[in-house]
Amino acid sequence: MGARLPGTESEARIVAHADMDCFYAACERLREPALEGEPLVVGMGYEPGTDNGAVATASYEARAFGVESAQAISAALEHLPRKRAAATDAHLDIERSGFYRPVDIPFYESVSEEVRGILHENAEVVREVSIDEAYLDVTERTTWDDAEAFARRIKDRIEQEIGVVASVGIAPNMSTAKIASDAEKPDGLVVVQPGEVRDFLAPVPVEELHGVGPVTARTLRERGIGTAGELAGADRHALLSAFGERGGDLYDRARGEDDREVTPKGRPKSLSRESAFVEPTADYEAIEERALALAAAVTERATRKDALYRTVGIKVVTPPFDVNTRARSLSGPVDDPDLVDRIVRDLLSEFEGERIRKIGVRVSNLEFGAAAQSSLDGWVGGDGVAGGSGEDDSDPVDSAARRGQASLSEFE
DNA sequence: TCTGGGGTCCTAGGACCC
DNA sequence: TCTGGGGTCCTAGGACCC
Repeated sequence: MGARLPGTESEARIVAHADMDCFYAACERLREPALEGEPLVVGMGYEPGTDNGAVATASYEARAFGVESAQAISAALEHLPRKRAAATDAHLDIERSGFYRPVDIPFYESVSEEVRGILHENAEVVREVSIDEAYLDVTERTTWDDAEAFARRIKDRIEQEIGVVASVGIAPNMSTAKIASDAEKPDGLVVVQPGEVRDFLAPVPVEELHGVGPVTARTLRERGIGTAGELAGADRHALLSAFGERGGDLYDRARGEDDREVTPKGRPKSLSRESAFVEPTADYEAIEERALALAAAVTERATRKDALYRTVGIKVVTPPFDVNTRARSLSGPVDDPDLVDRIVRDLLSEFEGERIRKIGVRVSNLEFGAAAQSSLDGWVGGDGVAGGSGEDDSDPVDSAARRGQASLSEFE
């Protein structure tokens, strides 16, 4: 449902998807040019010299040795020892070694911002999906005849002015543009003209479709559906009953039908922090301490972003990899770190005595612009709990009266 | 894929209301 | 007292994305 008929406005739109190649690694090479051409692994939770953490990005040179995204650093090191180790250990081949660096998000963010500047100069609307990826509506900026040269100019500017490489795909809609940008990575540039969409998508393996993960891919393959072309020829109703609404979307996208508009990203819906223990532990004091540190980080971020939250939750991962979530909603949005502490402690107590491998804290049901609202009538005082949702909060006095009670009764 | 961190969306069941 | 149906909110879990 919702897909526009071919031949109508949807074909008039020109959508670009830009995706930086090995972005974290590219950023590291920017400030450390000696890493150019070398196998390079950027690790998350990695500290130099240790084997903690996981691979965030591996350069293509590193991938050639079997290093993969999300792999444990310890596993990556088996495929690709550190250059330093290889230089001093006669058993290791210096040619089969590489460099490891810890992630530095603030630096990558600064590079990303420069890239975004160029993207915004070239589109009416830009939707940033992540630090290294964005959709652009460029309908007003180019034509199908000029699309390739247009994309080339953007790529060239990013490379020359910033020094990182982007792959770009252009197509009549977002889902096809995304696959196009991926099709010839790295340094890819693929334009899919409106009349070519079905033929372009047909051979694409289902695993490469946005929204198809391991579970869906397996189910599809069990049904004899291995490519977008086969998905496009399947029975829509069968897909709907097997996968729910998602099934319908997948079917439409596989047929090149996607009428989503490119819109800016908007506010976050939740804020969270999580952290894994080096080893699963049942040391409750350590677990609680970690949880409270995460809570502090989350509330600090919420305050910085001017966000109030109405729901506080924890995530507890127990071996082998069981994810448990618990959450509690308040009657109104707050910015109250002490309250978050108490809720986190309370929710966590259920897991006392269990071995835990990972812990997370999350706030959701966010509302923004609190500062502006709060300054209206001395709203900032007390616990900061506003009136209940759906209630009339046009009367600050009444809301203030309610909110003092809200945060107390919430807990006792 | 022996598994890091920050997100989004969907679904199902229960509580509660009218 | 039993029966009906619709709507909304909340929690928990699952799948997926980068």
